[in-house]
Amino acid sequence: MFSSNFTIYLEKYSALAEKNHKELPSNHEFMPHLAYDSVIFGFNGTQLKILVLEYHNTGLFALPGGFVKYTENLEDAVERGLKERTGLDQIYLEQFHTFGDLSRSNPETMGRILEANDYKPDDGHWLLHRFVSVAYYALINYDEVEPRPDELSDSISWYAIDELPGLIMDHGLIVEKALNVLKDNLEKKLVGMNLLPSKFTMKQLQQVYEAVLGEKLRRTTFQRKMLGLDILVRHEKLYQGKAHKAPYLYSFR
Amino acid sequence: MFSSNFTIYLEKYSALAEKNHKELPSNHEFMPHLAYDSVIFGFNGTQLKILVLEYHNTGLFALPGGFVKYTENLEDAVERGLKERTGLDQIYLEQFHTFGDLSRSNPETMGRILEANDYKPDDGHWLLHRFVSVAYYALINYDEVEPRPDELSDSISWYAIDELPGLIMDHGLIVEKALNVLKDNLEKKLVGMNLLPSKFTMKQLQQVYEAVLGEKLRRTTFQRKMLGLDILVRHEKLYQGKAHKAPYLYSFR
DNA sequence: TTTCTATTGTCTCAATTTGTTACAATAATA
DNA sequence: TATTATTGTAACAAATTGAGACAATAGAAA
Repeated sequence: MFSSNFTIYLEKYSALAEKNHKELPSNHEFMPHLAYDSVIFGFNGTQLKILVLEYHNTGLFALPGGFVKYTENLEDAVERGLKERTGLDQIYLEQFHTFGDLSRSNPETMGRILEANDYKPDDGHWLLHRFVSVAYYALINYDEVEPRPDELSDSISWYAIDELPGLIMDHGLIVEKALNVLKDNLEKKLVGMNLLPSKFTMKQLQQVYEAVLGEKLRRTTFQRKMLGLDILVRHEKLYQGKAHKAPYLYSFR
Repeated sequence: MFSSNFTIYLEKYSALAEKNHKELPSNHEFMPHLAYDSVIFGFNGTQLKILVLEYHNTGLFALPGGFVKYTENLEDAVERGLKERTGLDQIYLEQFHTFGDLSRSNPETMGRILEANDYKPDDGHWLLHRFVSVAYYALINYDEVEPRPDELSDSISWYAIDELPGLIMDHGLIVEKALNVLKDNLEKKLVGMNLLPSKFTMKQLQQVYEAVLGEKLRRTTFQRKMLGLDILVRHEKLYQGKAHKAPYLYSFR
């Protein structure tokens, strides 16, 4: 939690506030104790990556997240946050777990992030309270996104899932669980469809599967299985300028 | 949501309160806007059932649920509620979804339940606010449980999943989702183990599978597959006094 | 132009898993 | 002792998956 919407919200407020002790959002708009975090997956052609943000002046890394308005559905809040972060609408989104341990909330970390950005929260401020966080994963087309660094408090960029920096609080655990659920859903949901451009080669599709599962697959078996599922449409060949047979392009039908 | 802990909590309070307008719990102990609901599965030998409670004087049926204390983990709150309802400790419990739509909260229904029990909540009382609910399913041994009817506001009893009464708010949807997730988890988790007594026949195990999946399975294939999984230990035969070969008893190892 | 190389699409046969039928063993009953 | 319903397992067929082989081919090298 604690980013995306939140930072944008802070930005709005800080414009109205004085320089050296900016004003924090009150809890009139957002539900207290409730947050969401999103694990945003993308595939760069080789590696499975997720979007991670870094809070300014802290060296702290976190998942993009935010809060839920009193007047919006939980899922709409998450979509709003994703739109703000990625510019994309109609993102494939799946809720996978809600994290509600007492130990996951850490006022010290929150305070450090706020103070590094010149906010001076009261001791009892709602942002320093306990939060239960509903976690979602999103699948997006890596090439269509220009992640938006936030001039106020953080930058955001892609990290390969096996080269993640240490994340604050329980965010490492959240990523781990997201990846496990993604693996489980690989066969039954449209994971490949949402991580690839609309037309792709069989090899690219296989690479997505291999990146998610973390293991190599047999080429001929994979191809036979995919074609047998009757979910692919074959298009023209893709001439890549390589000295070998050109692969067909496919799309999901 | 809205039962179990809740009713027990009300009971505690009402003992201190006057007869004709009882006192409602304040929000000092529980986190606002956050609830849990539990779908408690049991197997009676033939049918898959769940525990449903009925609010007194309303004809309203609901899932057992409750609220989360500021000082306890989310999961501990659910376990506490289950213990109070079933008397059982160490229950197999799995979180499966969090329901956060605005439309799921219904102050009229809540008000009706409270007033039918002689509580007079203020219009802005926290119990009438919006709630986001984290849903869990539990698997228990049908025979070990004596569901505890609550003398204050509700009774609780088993209903076959295909003979459920209409449930309040989105509780029907919650049950539907629980059942879908249970089906998905049937192979990979210890569903059979937790719905059966420690020793059981192959036929009983098959009946659990059939009840969860909602379809008949082939006896010989089922038996071969289960034995092949290498998760069962064979024990003595069970003589049921029937005029045919006695089946072996098995347990999970 | 011809040869060479890496990759792709498909085929074949073996190995494994699953579907289906058959049948012997057996616990109580008639 | 024969009968009946159910259980455990074997046997074979059908379907799926594993593994290797091979021809087609797009460009590079000779």
